Amino acid sequence: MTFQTFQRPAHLSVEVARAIQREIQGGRFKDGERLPTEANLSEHFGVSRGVIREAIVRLKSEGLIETRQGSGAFVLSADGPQAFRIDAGMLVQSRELAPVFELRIELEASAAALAARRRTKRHLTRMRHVLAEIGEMIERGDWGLDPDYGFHIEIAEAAGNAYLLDLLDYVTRRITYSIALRRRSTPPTRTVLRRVHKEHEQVLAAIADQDPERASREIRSHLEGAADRLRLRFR
Amino acid sequence: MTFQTFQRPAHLSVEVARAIQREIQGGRFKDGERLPTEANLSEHFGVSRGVIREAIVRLKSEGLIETRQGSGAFVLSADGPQAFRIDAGMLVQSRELAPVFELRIELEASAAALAARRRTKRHLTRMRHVLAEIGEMIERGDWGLDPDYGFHIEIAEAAGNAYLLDLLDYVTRRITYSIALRRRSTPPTRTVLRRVHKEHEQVLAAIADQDPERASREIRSHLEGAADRLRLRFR
DNA sequence: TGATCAAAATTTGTCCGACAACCGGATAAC
DNA sequence: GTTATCCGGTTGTCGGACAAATTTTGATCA
Repeated sequence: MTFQTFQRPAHLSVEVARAIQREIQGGRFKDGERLPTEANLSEHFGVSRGVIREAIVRLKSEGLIETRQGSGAFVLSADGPQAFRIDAGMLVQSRELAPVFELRIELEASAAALAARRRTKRHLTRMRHVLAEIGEMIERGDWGLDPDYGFHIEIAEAAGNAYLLDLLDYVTRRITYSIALRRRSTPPTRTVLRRVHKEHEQVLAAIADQDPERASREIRSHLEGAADRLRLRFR
Repeated sequence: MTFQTFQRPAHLSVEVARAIQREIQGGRFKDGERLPTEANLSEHFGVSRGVIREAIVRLKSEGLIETRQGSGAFVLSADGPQAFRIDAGMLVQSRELAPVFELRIELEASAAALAARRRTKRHLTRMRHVLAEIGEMIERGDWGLDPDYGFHIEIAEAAGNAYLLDLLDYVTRRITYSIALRRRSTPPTRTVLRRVHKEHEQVLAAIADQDPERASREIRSHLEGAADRLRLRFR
């Protein structure tokens, strides 16, 4: 006897997402058009509403659709770029890396200025804590991962703008990724690390004093030093 | 467990996804390591399990983690997302639009300052030309598309940083798109347009004088006026 | 002791029902 | 004519429950 073998899809939400995506790309739904409601889709596919929602989240994070609470889910119009993207592969030449680093400097300066205005005591203690940890790591001679990372994230956090935080995180990651791709760069000496640490403390002091101008000035000179060590040249 | 908590619930699953992503990229979870269970995360963040699941779906579709039924969620790679994306659907609510607009202000201010340093005569003539065209359109009462757009692009062009230009273009498009979706958007009166035009000219004058501070100050107040008309409130 | 297998505990996947937040249009009030 | 309010519809969030898959535990036996 030969039973017909059928496989239940590995994950329902994935299957549903695929099905909807096919419908969209097949032209069944045009740009800007509204998709059926979650209840309709749930009934149509014979799955629970939760599964439909997870499928929609997938499509959203891929930039195919967007949802508006109380209104519905809509196919994203395809005019203009759907995302801001930095091709990390191109950044191995410092000619290309320089403008990205410059962008980072601008973003960090903005974040520092905003942080100086909005930081709470809680932010300050967090930043002091991170800085203390970095200091200990330097003296122990143990720097596994980029010690800057946590501190700079804390600043962006204190700035209180989630999009700026996301963006800064993204840009910084592209930079460090491309630096890791370059030929083995020389690890920084302890002397350099101590100076960097001092600069961090001055940034923190400016933020603690709620002095936006000084905060952005300090972090600018800090990052321009880093750019120098990478032999980057701005115009 | 050391996840930081967030205070302002914009969209919970997005916030949770952000928070988990930071923990991963901050190095608190290594490649292949298991994340806390959904029940634990639910309790820690104080949200329902459904929200946690949607956040995890987001991270899965970004390729950051994978889940195995009966076992848990595991970190795939800590490289982070490949692009920076703004979900335009959520921006329909003004409280989500405000931080994006704030980001735009910061970027424009940076662009203006850089443009003041680097602009050539050619840039100036182009900008004057665009401004003159806008002026004519205003007096003719013919404003088909956002008259700001071209001028602001010219500034970013003069700043001489292709990535900043791309980013500013992307952010601005997201904003105008989401504004077009709102219903209460009344077309500006000619009086307002004339004032806006005056502000543009002051920005241009500062750039012509190669005064970075003034240029960024002028464009800041210009954009803050626009934010006011949109009834946006920053903190 | 060591290996094997079955049951129990754990964890993700799915379902259901309910309510809150919000949008869009229609209606009422000024 | 403009503004305010209401109402049906839709997405967002919650809580509980069970199914499916995995991991751990424990008992049994060679």
